[in-house]
Amino acid sequence: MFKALGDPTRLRIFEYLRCSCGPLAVADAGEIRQVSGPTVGEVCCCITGADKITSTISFHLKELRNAGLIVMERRGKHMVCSVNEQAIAAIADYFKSTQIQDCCEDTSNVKRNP
Amino acid sequence: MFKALGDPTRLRIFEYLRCSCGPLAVADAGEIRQVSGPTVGEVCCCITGADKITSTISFHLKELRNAGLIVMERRGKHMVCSVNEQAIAAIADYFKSTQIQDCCEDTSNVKRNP
DNA sequence: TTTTCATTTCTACATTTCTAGAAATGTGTG
DNA sequence: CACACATTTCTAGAAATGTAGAAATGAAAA
Repeated sequence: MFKALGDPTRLRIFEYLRCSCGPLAVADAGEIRQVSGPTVGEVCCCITGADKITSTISFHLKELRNAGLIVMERRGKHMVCSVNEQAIAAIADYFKSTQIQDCCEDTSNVKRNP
Repeated sequence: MFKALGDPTRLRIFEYLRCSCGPLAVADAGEIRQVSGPTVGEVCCCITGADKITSTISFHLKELRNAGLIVMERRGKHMVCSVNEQAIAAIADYFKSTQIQDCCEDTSNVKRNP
């Protein structure tokens, strides 16, 4: 996820999607997701200014999707994009606690200074 | 910051520093920071297993420092490392709010579908 | 069914990033 | 001062990543 957000273009896409939120739907399984939102073309327009979709934006959207940060859904000819709120909550959680427990395999072999 | 955490080696260093917290001190300005913590050598030992400092770890520590995620302080011959709690708080904040406001320069030129 | 529109995949190239060894810097000790 | 120790900087090569255009796919409209 951090790697995905590490690219400036992807961060812009992510922030654009975060602030252009559409209506929500609750699935049977209970998870919430957006029903409508910007299409790939609209994302591309907002980010690059061009009115044709570039392969670069498509590539970055795929990376964000692979990282689990966004979800996409076909809607006729278009693909509708939205952020994955669960992923955002997970990252927020990761940074919330002041101290992480048990994140090092074994520190017994680490030599400590006096 | 995301780019810095996007590298697996750097993420490991970051997590190691996060879980190996030392005593804290409060500066005049009010900010809190660690007084002691692992040295570069100890970080290197924990991450690579080797007991000699590698230039690679030094490189990654510099990246984390440039990103503002960690701070380092000279302590005699050693450099003592610790996480920058302020930076962590800032990231936590970034993900906390469900929706970001005003993160797009101008969306008036974005063509919306019917 | 042919065409058109929206988007993705493929390919090649340019750029960035990571890694490792050698040399340089800084700091305490004999 | 010379030496040992801790760490950083420099350098070059290897690996990964980002970009752009062309071709391919998928879905609706004519």
